Amino acid sequence: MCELIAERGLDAVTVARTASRAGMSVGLVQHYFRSKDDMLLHAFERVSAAVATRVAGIVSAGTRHERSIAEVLLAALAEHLPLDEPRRAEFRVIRVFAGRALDNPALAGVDARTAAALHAEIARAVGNGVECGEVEPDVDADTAAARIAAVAEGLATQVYRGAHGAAGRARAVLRAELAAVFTGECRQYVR
Amino acid sequence: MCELIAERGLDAVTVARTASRAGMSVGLVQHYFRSKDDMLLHAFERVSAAVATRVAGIVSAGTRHERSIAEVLLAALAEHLPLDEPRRAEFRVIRVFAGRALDNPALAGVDARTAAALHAEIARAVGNGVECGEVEPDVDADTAAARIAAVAEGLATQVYRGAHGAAGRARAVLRAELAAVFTGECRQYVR
DNA sequence: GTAATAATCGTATGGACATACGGTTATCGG
DNA sequence: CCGATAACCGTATGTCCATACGATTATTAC
Repeated sequence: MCELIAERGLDAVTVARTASRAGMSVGLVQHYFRSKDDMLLHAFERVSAAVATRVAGIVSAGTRHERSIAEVLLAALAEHLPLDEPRRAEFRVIRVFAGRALDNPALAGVDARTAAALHAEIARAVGNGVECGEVEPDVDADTAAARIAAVAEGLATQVYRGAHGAAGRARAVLRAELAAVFTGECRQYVR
Repeated sequence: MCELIAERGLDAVTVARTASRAGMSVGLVQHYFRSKDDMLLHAFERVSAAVATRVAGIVSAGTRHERSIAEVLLAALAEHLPLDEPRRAEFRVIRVFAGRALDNPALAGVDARTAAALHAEIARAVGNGVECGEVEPDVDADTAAARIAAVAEGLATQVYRGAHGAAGRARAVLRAELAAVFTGECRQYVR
């Protein structure tokens, strides 16, 4: 069904089409989901969780290889950028839902929780950076995290829109933004 | 009709409801718009133009009062933040359309043009900053503009979502971001 | 003043869709 | 083996909506 959303948008998502695309009957879809809204909500949760899982994987891999926090964070945030087709499709799905979330409390909840989780993860990274010397001690983790999250989100939009040169410079902008916070060398690993 | 979108979302927008809300008949709406899509497109153009106009006003007022470029830019970007109810409503409308733009080329065009115009305006401001000494000469205007636009957009999302503390710190984050680019004092006005 | 054009209305039609429902087949615990 | 529960199907129903259409009233142009 995410396929369907990515290809033709939420309006094209009818229970019947979704069923047919999944090779099942309308009745079976109804067996699993109380209502269409329910189905949509599950889809949003699924796709949000999918990217969160991938990001978590990147973080743990980076940590294992003893990369600096800034490097790991860069990789994690770049994962959100719609730089190739699968990620563009995923981005489209998430944004379509985000648009719908504006007048659907259930979807808005998922959106808010996902964003809060990302914010928390970034803030934690900044906090750890302070511990290990990559970040100046007077930096406020929440403020820095808000700023970094904002840039990442805004860049993703620009890249998706195909703004002139956006895809080419997105990674550099992200790196510059992180460099403004992670100004020191890592002395010890506190993760 | 933007009222209607802001209150109940795009799904609630039917030609009949829109007509009734505007105190006219279905037939009259049809007289002015070839189709519902046409009506929606006009609405998106109207609301996009409205915020662009307000921003232009802020810029020209700031210029008249001989404020620094960074100050004017801060005011212009803060205008996009959904910090009060009218702006929240407007934000909702624009984002709802942006969501729809993902599978509607006509809406996507409006979105892209609006974003490009904002980017160009910021880039011009940075360029002027170089001329007048507020910005280091080696700063690339397009990259700086992308970064600033990304932060502004991301912050707006955070504020709207009601992320913890987002509304309170948004302006400060914006100011910090601008301070990273506009590092010098203005020596002459080249606008 | 009259012809043409714009503004305005109300209704009808046909299509699409979510959901309800009654039924059938498979799975499995006891 | 058998009762229950889950998996699964197809159709029917009622609603909602965009658009078409024909009619009526204002406005303007000549």
